[in-house]
Amino acid sequence: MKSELAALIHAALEQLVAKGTLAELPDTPPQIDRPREASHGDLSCNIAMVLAKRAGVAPRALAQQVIDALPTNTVIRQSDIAGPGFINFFIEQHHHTEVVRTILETGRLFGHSDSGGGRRVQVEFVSANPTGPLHVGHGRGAAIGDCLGRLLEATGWSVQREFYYNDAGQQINNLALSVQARAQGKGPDHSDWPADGYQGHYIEDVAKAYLSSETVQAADREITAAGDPADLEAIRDFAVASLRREQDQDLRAFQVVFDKYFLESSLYDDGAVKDTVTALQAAGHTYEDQDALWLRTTEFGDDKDRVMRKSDGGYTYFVPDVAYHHNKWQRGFERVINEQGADHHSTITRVRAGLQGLDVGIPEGWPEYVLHQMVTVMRDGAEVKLSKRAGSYVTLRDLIDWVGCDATRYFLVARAPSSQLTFDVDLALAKSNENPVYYIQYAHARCASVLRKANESLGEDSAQEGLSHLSCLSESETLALAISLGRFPEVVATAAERLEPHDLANYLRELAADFHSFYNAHKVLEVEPGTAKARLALVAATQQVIANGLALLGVSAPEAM
RNA sequence: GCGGAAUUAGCUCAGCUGGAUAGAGCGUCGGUCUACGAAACCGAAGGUCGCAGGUUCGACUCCUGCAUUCCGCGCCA
Repeated sequence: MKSELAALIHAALEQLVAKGTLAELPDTPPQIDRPREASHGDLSCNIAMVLAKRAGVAPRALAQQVIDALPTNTVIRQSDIAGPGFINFFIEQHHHTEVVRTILETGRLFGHSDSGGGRRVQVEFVSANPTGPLHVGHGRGAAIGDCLGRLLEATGWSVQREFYYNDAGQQINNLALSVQARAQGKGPDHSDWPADGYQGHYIEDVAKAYLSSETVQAADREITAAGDPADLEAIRDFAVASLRREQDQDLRAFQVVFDKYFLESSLYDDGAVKDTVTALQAAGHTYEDQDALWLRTTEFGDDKDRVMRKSDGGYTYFVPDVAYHHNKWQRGFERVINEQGADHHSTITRVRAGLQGLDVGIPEGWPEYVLHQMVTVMRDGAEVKLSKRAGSYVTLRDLIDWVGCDATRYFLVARAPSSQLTFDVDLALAKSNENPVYYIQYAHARCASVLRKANESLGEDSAQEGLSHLSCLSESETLALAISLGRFPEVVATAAERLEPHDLANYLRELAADFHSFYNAHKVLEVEPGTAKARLALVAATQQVIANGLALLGVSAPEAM
């Protein structure tokens, strides 16, 4: 509807240019808004105010000229000039309700588009090191990253989901030493307990499983424990596999699936790290100082240069990071989106600087980043900080156990990533109107229930037959619902463009509210058959859009609750 | 100290590239089921958009300064 109006306005502007009223077309397309005030029409445009000064015409006068230049059409019922020069458009009723037909015809694909044109994008998210269970921050990353993947797929991108982790660094050593200590019967109070050792209960579980020679299978590896407490190498391999498996189980319970797991160690094995250093040296972006090799990241906007190779010969972490992203570039991703916690903010400049230094044609803003802020968990009015299993932090598994996958996903994705998030366990648990997840799902189940009833009384095809009676959809609540349904494609497109899934979460709550209002105001079944069928079509369309929207959030759409 | 993010109703948060009288949910108060699912609906009260300047037809939105909170600031990852 918006795009149709945009085309009409564009045509009007072209005519004004031809007449000489305007010197040229504006460089940006006219802005079309949905006014919140009903008396301001269905859509409004501010183009007359934007162009008034350049055209040397008063805004309201220019607005009149735009209106007069609009081509004949069947979309606009009425055009008003209001306030300082807004043009308010009232849309023909049949244009509002026609979307019901489109929805029933396109079904699961309604809301999808092809702006991505099959181009390749990678979304990297979670990327937790296998040193412990996933915490709520990882959960937020998982919810946002996975939802971004779904939104990009829905807008025509070819998406790969990737999980990157360090399987060989100092943290993994600490993990192995911690498990070994537990396998030898030592606890954190023992004099030989490793410094920086991991103290969570899960370490004991891993040690126990290792001693009993269990076999574990994770998404990207499988290993059988050697059982020998002295074999640190074997313990490390087993511990990594064990924690990878635990993370996989949590992710599966969270309905998140990755296409690829990428190991940091592989970048050392295949020489990519070394090659990256050589390339940066050859490009002249490095220098030696105090026995270390430095990268002039200040050439690329950093506030100070960064060490690449330490005086002990080892590389700092950002070197493999650069090598990793170079590898992504070589794999041909037009876009790469990294979803991370905001505490990793400082790496952005460094990684991009390293990539620019390679001078292989990587665009300056590549890769893109979506950073999410911290999550705090509230329960019974107090902040929850501890988990039974991990000890020092609340895990994703805790949340799923407490409130279920659907509520966890919805709550973690319903706020702008840049906002700190307070997760209210009691609210997520409420099976009532307090809880937006149930509110939306309830609307879906209600639709399903009415349609089931209609199948018995009016026949299986009644909703379909309603398409010939769409003119019966005329009450304000009914039209408001239809208009909301029509917004869905642009909500999906905008959320995908701006990489902000919370737009979609909020839209679905509003849509559910519109449906509940409609449902309470008007009978669907026990009315004149034509009207009943038209309303059934509207109900079927609503069910479809809620289902499509929830699918993009990874939340289930129950037929009954 | 430097960099990033944030500051909007009692609470949790939206507010689209600057648009019309700043919105929603919860909470509070008052209504609505012998009626297709009341897990719902309708109505009311509630805000100096952190503070002070600036830019312009117009600022919650952009710019400057200040305050407060969070996160970073290592030859850790």
